[in-house]
Amino acid sequence: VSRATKRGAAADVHWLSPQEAEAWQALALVAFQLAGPLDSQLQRDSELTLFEYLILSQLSMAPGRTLRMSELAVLAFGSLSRLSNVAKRLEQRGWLSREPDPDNGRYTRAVLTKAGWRVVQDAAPGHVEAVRHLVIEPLTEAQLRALTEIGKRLQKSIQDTTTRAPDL
Amino acid sequence: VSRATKRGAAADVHWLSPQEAEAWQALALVAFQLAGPLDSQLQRDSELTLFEYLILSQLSMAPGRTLRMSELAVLAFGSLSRLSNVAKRLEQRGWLSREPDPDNGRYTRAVLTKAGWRVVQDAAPGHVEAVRHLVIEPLTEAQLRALTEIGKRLQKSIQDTTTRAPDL
DNA sequence: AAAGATTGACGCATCAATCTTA
DNA sequence: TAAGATTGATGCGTCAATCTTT
Repeated sequence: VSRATKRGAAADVHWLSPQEAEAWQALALVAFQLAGPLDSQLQRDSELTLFEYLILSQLSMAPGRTLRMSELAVLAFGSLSRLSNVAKRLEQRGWLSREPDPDNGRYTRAVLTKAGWRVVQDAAPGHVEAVRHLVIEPLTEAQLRALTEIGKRLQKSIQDTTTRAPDL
Repeated sequence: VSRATKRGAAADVHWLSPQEAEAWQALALVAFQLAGPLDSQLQRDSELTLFEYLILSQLSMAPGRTLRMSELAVLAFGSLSRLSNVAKRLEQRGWLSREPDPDNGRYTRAVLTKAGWRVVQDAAPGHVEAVRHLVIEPLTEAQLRALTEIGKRLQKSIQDTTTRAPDL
């Protein structure tokens, strides 16, 4: 992609076709509106943000209920610094603890506490039900399969854009 | 959905099947990670947040470059109060102006200024290119068509959940 | 009474800078 | 020198309360 087109006049731009625009609009709706309802449900029923829930949930499924901070950040779809800030609060609430990895001191291991385990167990049913109602039930099996493949494709492009110094 | 299952024991819960979980994971990745790169691109190249861009962009396409605040909020995928807060800042930057609707005083009309128009024109090429690279190019035409239909289905469930007092 | 809109306080995300270990 | 992690300031989103117009 040349710099000329990047900041160029409108004539140079490869605008979206009607079909492309329609698909993007459909995806944007989902991408920008899906988190809201899930967040609300968790806030209301479990006093958790969606991000906090994802952190606790991932830990609860990990071997030894333990994960490195950097691994956990990826699994919870957040940055390491965001996780670090939230982990401090969760630690204060007594739901996780952090310790330096004994094998390699620059890693930090996040461990779900017993109290944290109970919190996830209690929150999970309502969250799963919300997910089922919001995204599983409205779609056919074929659409779910298509969605899985689409997600995998997009995962690559998003990963590439965020990892390598994003040039666009 | 009975209250019993909502806060019930784990045994009552309709957990996601492996296929459902895979589809949800794929969608979650997109839903939670797509905004970031688009926001970064706009911040870096145009000093705009994604939400600000969507506001200006929708206005630029509207007849008379004018929309009611409540209509604009829906088109930009945000709440009315969020829009109201951001509109104040955009007004201070001289990119939009607000006026009471002469026909019906409880509506407020947001109007894109000449300066605002120039800002969108300048930001649009880079944003479209980012969208194309992130979501259009990685997908086949069939996937784009499937995505459009999936988005429409989910739009309904999301709408229903956020409109009517969300019970889950 | 209800719809449209606004406000401001509070809480969280982001970003750059920093620190530590390897 | 680089990877992993943390920190704190700044800015924005959320939410409840409020105001106006119909």
